[in-house]
Amino acid sequence: MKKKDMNKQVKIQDAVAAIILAEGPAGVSTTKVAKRVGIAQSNVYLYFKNKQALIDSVYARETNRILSTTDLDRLSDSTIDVTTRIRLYVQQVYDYSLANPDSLTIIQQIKALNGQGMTISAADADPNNIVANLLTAAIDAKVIKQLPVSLHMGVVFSTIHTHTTNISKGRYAQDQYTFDDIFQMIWDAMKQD
Amino acid sequence: MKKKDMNKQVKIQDAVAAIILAEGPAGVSTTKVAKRVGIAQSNVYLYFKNKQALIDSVYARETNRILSTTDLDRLSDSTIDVTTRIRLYVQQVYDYSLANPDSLTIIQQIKALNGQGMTISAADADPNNIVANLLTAAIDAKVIKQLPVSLHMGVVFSTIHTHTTNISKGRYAQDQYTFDDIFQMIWDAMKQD
Amino acid sequence: MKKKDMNKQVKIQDAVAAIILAEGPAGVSTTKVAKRVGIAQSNVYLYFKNKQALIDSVYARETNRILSTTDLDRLSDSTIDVTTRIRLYVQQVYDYSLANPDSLTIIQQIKALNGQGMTISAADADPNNIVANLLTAAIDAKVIKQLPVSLHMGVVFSTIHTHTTNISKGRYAQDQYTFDDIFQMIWDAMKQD
Amino acid sequence: MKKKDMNKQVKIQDAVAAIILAEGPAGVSTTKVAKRVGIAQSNVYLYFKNKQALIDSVYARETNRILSTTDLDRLSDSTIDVTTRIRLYVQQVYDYSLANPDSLTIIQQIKALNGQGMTISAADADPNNIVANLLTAAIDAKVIKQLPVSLHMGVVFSTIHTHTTNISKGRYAQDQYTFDDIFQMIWDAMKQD
DNA sequence: TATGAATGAGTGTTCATTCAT
DNA sequence: AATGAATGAACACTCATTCAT
Repeated sequence: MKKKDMNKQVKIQDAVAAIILAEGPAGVSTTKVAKRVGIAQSNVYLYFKNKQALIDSVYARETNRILSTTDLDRLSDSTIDVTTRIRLYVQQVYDYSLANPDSLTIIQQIKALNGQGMTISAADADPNNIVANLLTAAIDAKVIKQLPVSLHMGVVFSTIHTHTTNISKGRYAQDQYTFDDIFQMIWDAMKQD
Repeated sequence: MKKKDMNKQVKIQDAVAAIILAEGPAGVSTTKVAKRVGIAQSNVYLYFKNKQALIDSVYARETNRILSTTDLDRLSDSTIDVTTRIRLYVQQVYDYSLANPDSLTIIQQIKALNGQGMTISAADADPNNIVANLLTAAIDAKVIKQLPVSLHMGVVFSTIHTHTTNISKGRYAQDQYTFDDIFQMIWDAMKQD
Repeated sequence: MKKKDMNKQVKIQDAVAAIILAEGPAGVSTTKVAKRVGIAQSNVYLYFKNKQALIDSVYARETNRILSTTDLDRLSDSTIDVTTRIRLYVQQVYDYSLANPDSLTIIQQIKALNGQGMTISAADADPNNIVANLLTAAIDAKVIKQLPVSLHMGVVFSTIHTHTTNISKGRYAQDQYTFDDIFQMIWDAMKQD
Repeated sequence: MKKKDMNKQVKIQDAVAAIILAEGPAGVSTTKVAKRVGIAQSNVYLYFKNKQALIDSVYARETNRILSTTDLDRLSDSTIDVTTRIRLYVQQVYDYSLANPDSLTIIQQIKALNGQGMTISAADADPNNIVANLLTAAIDAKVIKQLPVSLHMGVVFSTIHTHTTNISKGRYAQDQYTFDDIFQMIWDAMKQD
């Protein structure tokens, strides 16, 4: 009960996220969600067309959260050096992931749930995606390797997710590795030469 | 259809794998599995104690497949240079993953399904694990970065998985990138200096 | 068909009771219960948490029925002679059992179903139990035999149950034996000297 | 493994009895029985036509056990006083029940399982029944009350069963009450005047 | 906006029984 | 005499979804 003004829609999404983290994505049911929120089961359908729409909305919410904590303007500011912008991007994902260690997990879980079918705003498929554009530009400028954008993004996502999951599961302390340690690995993977 | 001598047990596991790939892990039900194999639903329980045991067995089968195509002797042969052995390991995972593009996906899906709890033969937790030992040795020898083994393994797994998934989904042709291209990225991420 | 105002909960309990009488307690299944009531099987779970809760509720209902037709105040009224009160108690059980010949059967069946474990409000285990108190007092006053309360209650229960079952199965007519005939047997068994 | 020569048929019946005592009559399944005996499930059908036949045979076995430890000759020996013979009968049931505290429980459980339908060799329905004859004679001779035989038998059965169950459940020690104590209650219930 | 009642399809699992070997 | 494989029916229970109020 952090926020008082939280509306039901958000509470429902929170419940879904909590269940995904606690029981995996297969554990999500309207029954459990409603129970957690403290509303009638049928009430879920007032806010979401059906279960899929609910889960999609949680997915969208989490991905948008990352974007909203991201300084998109600077990422697309071509007056800034590409390398700097990439580092900035990684830093932002890193900071976000440390602050919200479950967020990436939720995203990944929902992706897994939907099997092959899901491509909701998949990074390099979305032409509007600023990050994809940034990386494509970096590839063209031969700053990073001549490899698919998805590989570059995968390294960023995977490394940070593994790292923050390790921390949140207590496998090691947060201060045992600095951002620079982690970034070094990511950047070495990406950079050309 | 080379499945002639296949016994039911294997057919059932195949059906599970196929469903996981088609619908995600949450789509697996004994009903669907049985229908796919062409047996009565209750028959599944002749071969597997319960659904979890079935899924676990599929998970184990896929992980063992990798191991069985892996030359463990050479990976643990200390007369061979550590760097060479790591390259050998990556090459083996790469070859396997290209030949069995779904295998890593299945493994990842089952992991996701089981939520937080799963650590079945988790790489750096298993003291007997040869790869973990190899990487640990490489870390000690300062050949690869002073980072958790899980980060190193994550880069290998994630990069190869993303790459072979891209290929099997037709996002680009297999010959568009060589093993060396992919290995370069992985090795740059891992190696010290 | 006097069941007009009956709500579903009660209808379901009635169905369970009817099945127990017709097929024994092992014959109770949610499917059969629902079919008898004319609702969907899943509907049973709207009214009862699970099957055990349903059966327990039927048990509780039958035992409460006896209590509610019993004049507890007089049974515990110490201004009344103990012997009189015991006779009153037996009379009440007798009247109830004649009016509801299946009730004791249901109670006994459910007890049997649950195996050894059941002691729900078991007579001489429940300190609040008024009848147990009455009998204990009678034992202390040497009015009835120096034997366990459960033996005294067993004679009452068993004799009346056998008798009313005989009647309801048409083995003999109700007026063939008076209450006094039956009570004589019970009281002879119980009384001291 | 008391007896070495025990044949399977008997072992299977033993398993059924054990399950009834442990889980109640509803817990009996061919699967569990076979597992307990250490044979294949289908093997049960080599010895018993079906499950009902198996359970009936256990019922018959237990009732026959009582009879076989009973000195039927003396019970029907008309040179012996009726009162003496009844006491003898009660004593025999008592001894048997103390030695085999589960036997009466099993009989009662199986009766309950089958619901209304069961009348397998019900005491006073069986014209050959020696005990019924004895009691009928006693009624005619006005030695015991002018009440249905089933009431007389019920008092015997119920009182002894309650008593021995109390003992085997540790509610009190066996030597706390003598046979005479118990018999007194039973005989007072039965005897005329 | 909110609810509770309702339902049919689905879940995993166990069962009694049969049959070829 | 014994088995393992097979099956269809049943089981308790959960689900997503709808609808009248």
